[in-house]
Amino acid sequence: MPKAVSPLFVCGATASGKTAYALRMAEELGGEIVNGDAFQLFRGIEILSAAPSEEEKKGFHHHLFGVLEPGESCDAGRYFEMAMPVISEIQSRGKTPIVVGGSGLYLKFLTHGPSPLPKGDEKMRAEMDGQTLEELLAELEAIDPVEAAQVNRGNKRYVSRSLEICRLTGEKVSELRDGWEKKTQELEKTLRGVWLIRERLDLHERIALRTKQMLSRGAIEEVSALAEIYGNWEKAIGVKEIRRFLSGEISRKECEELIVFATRQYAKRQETWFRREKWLEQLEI
RNA sequence: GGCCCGAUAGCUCAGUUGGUAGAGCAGCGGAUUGAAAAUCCGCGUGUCCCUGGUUCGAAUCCGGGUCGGGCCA
Repeated sequence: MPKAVSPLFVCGATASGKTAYALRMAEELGGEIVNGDAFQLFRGIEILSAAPSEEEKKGFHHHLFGVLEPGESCDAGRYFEMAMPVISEIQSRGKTPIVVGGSGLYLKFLTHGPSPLPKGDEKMRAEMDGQTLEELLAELEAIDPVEAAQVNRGNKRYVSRSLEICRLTGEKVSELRDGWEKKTQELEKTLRGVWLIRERLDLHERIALRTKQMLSRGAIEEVSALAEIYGNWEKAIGVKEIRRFLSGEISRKECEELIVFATRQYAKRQETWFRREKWLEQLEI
């Protein structure tokens, strides 16, 4: 049995050129591409999510692109469940899995594994959405004061998540988390990946160009085609803005501008994330 | 040509009776293991158009310019 080739992770901000770089590496290493992007998983928003085109996919196997219905929900855990078998299957054929994407949390599940914490509970989340941040904090405070002190108290999502775990397990999150996450030092030595870094101004130009192309090449049509479908996909950058354009609230120019702003801000958050992943080899591009 | 209005942060603008200025957006930095292209936290970046004057002190009041917009010719 051939020794499994460890996957190569190709990370970077949106519009930094990951797709092109990954294709080159696929050529060089004899690899196959695995999607590492939370939104390119969905079918129907290929243009909006800047998924590789049919042309680009030609020549190399591409996995996990457009595999979810737009109405489906997904999370990092489900992505992990989907991606691991794909990766080992590629390895079993002696090829190199090249995981390409910008979704930090999703990639982190692949590189570091999921925590033993329970997954999200839709019903409970709906219930907590109806509660105020103060109520949630008070409850968390009562159950797990340690967690209440260290959680990001202004972020209702995070407070809810902490409380959700307490409610689901009947235990304290802070204790459940303790012990996990410490073993990363050794683990990270075995990881292989690059972070494509592009100068900010250059990146901004690429974002502006890509946004313009997206809008003229069908992103608007994608959004209007999915008008009746609710779900995870709606949080993609551009959906909100395109809907405002379609309703006549803003002009096309404003729509484009707002998408550019949102995309730049996203790119900045991605850079903040990858900066912390010290195991990534930084590659100025 | 005459009259009127405006000029303050990258943009749109606020600024009380004179005490060297602040909002939104943009931008920058950060957090982030099960919603993550999500969500949240922090940071004001300034020839207050120029110039002379009044005043202890001018973004603010007065004179003269410059530029932009409007009205009348």
